Amino acid sequence: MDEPITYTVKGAAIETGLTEDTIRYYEKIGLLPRAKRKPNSHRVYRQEDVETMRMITCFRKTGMPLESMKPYLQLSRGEDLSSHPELYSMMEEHKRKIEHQIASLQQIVDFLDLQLQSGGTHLHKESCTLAEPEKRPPDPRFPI
Amino acid sequence: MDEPITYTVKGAAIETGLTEDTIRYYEKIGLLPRAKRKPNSHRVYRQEDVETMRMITCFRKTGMPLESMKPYLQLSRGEDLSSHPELYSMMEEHKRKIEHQIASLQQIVDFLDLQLQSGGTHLHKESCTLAEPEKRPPDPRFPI
DNA sequence: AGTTGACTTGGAGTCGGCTCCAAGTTGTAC
DNA sequence: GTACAACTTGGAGCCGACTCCAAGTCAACT
Repeated sequence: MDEPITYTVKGAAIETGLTEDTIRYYEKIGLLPRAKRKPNSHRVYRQEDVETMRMITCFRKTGMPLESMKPYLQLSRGEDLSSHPELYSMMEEHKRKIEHQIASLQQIVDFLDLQLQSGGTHLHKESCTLAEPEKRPPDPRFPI
Repeated sequence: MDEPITYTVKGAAIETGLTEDTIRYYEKIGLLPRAKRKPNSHRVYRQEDVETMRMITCFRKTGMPLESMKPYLQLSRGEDLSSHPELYSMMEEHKRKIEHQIASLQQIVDFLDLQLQSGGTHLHKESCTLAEPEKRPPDPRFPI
């Protein structure tokens, strides 16, 4: 039978763009499950683990705190979504947040376009004014 | 003549969703220019300043470090873009980054959609695999 | 036997971005 | 005149997310 590919911590780092330290840190804080060890106690990662790491970097790009990722990552490790209605609505909620975030980013792109096109014929601050509908201080980006 | 509207630090905070402390902090680190003071040394903000704050919150949503915002904010305070070619290309570069970020976010939305639709009929990790073209550790999100 | 290199661990340090605090000033209300 | 509220300042503290380090283990090579 064909041996499934595995990775050392360094290999996983190269594969994912994380650093070795960061991978170990993620394990330390319980974001990644404790990796299997070889007899010499070195970590071994399988393709599946690398995918999880890629998911983390992907989520991280959305500015999501590591702590908030945990439920999603646990879910994708074999859990059944339909049996976790509160996770389901968390995901819906999160999706809405990201869509809102995309809108913000698009505004900035528009803003930059304005600045770039007009070759500098002065300021255009009026765009970039979506702001949040709720204007209460406790910034509600990821309250979970 | 009609007096232009001004804001206290509290007023500006309410208007922008930042906290008073954060506004003062932004001034302290030079992200906002030193605000004009009343004779009693209280800060006074004009509409223009509030717009700048809104721009900051907008940029902040993209995960941009405060330090990296400074050139853009200075620019929008009266500078002429065409006379700063290096700023111009910085903005172009930044625009490209944000567009890339939007693509990443869209992937996550797609990923979440997959999870949500299939009601939990197991994991779909294969999406969310755009990753960055360059796979060197020093995360190049905003090196400026 | 000794050196090298890839790993292990626990813990300390760093950095960005706030957040909180104490002490002081000023302006208005009673 | 004294209490109160709304500010001021400088500086300390906090949290998240790393990042770095020292000391140790283990296998392979010379």
